[in-house]
Amino acid sequence: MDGTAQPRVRDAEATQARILQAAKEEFARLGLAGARVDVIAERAEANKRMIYHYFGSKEDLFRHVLEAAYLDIRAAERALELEHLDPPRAMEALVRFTWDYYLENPEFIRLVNSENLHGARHIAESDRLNEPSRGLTELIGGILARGVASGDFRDGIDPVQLNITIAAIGYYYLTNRHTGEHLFERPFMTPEALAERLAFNIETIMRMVLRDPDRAARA
Amino acid sequence: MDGTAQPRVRDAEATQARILQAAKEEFARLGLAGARVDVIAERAEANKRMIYHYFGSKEDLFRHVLEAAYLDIRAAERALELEHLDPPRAMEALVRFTWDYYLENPEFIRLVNSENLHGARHIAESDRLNEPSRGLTELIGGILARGVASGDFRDGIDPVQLNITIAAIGYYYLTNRHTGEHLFERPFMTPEALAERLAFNIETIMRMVLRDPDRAARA
DNA sequence: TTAGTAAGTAACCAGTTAGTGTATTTGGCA
DNA sequence: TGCCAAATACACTAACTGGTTACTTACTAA
Repeated sequence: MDGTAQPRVRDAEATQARILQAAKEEFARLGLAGARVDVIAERAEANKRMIYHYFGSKEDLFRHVLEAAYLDIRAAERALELEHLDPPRAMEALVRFTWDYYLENPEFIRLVNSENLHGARHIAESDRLNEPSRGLTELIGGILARGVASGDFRDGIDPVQLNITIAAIGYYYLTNRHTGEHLFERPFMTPEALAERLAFNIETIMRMVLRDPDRAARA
Repeated sequence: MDGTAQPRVRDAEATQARILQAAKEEFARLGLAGARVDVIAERAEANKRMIYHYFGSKEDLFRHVLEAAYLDIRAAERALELEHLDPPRAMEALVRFTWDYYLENPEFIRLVNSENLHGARHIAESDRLNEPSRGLTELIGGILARGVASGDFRDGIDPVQLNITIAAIGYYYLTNRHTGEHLFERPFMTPEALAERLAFNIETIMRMVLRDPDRAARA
């Protein structure tokens, strides 16, 4: 392409990885219907034919991107080691992790939005995502149980509902920040705004689970 | 509209309304890029030409649909009369209203998702949505202030953050229910599941705002 | 060296899509 | 009644879009 004779390298894996990366960006940016296969090929510096060679169709490529995204967040969840923390600190760390993951992987929430727009039919068809991600729910359930045993937490909290809420209060803020900034006339993504939101989210969750929030707040 | 020989009526307003309704459904169903102008025209029982006559372009139609959706929820918010309720009951009623509105207007959250995918550029360009919707924030701020005065609520809670959280815990559950049902292997939309979620959401918010949640819970 | 195979490419195609030009119909009104 | 503008029907197009065909190029095993 350019003057300095870059010998075309034949590297199937690298090409697939470039295609996946470009596809992730494009699908996250414009959604499944809005993304263009030609643009993905161009940005991957690959020929469009390669996309069909490796991934079959646009929808299959989308499914592949989703699978990678879910496998990635699951790996990050597994890498969490909260067992050595006392229950309140573990819970706070979990809220912080969820928030940080969304912040550092902005494509993730946009892909999940797209998938839900389409009724989650791609992950439903996925073989690689067959076993459900009980990981995070079990993690939360474990922290809750430890917290009840230690006397820190209230009893009877549904780990799944709590899981959903922890995701919701971070996710919603970030996906809907554009309309939010317009409606509320305030910045959402400045460091101060982000810190404020994280603090609010931690407080929301801790007040939900702690037996005596006002005493524990000073610990 | 009824079966008996409908003579074609010359009713610009009705035609526009049918187009808007069909457009709302299609945009909500498939997003801005996924929706098809021909399908909208067909479902509106109007000629495609009329869409361009009345609304100019697909994007302008989308903007119009969004404007209508926002004006609608604002009207519903204004219709709320929570001043006569004591602060805890007013707050609970607000959480319930938000939840019910999302449930009864499923297009709303899908349209808002689409708009955020596009960086909120349509409502930013809108003249009809120029004045910000300070309504709900002021409403929440008012309830909070009354609650602080009555001794029911803690002081220092940011009405905007609380507003966002109230929306988030309902909105996220409903938009992400498809992936959620897959991931958590449980129904999200049965009457029982919905009632359980609403109860959880009310408890989350009440524990956040109440000075003494465990005492108040029995009131 | 060479035959076989996998990687990569360019041009193309058939169907779709947003958007238009224009003739025709309709209802209100003088 | 007859005029006219609003409303409507419909054929059309230019650009696009997912997917394919036919081909070249690089690597490797024998």
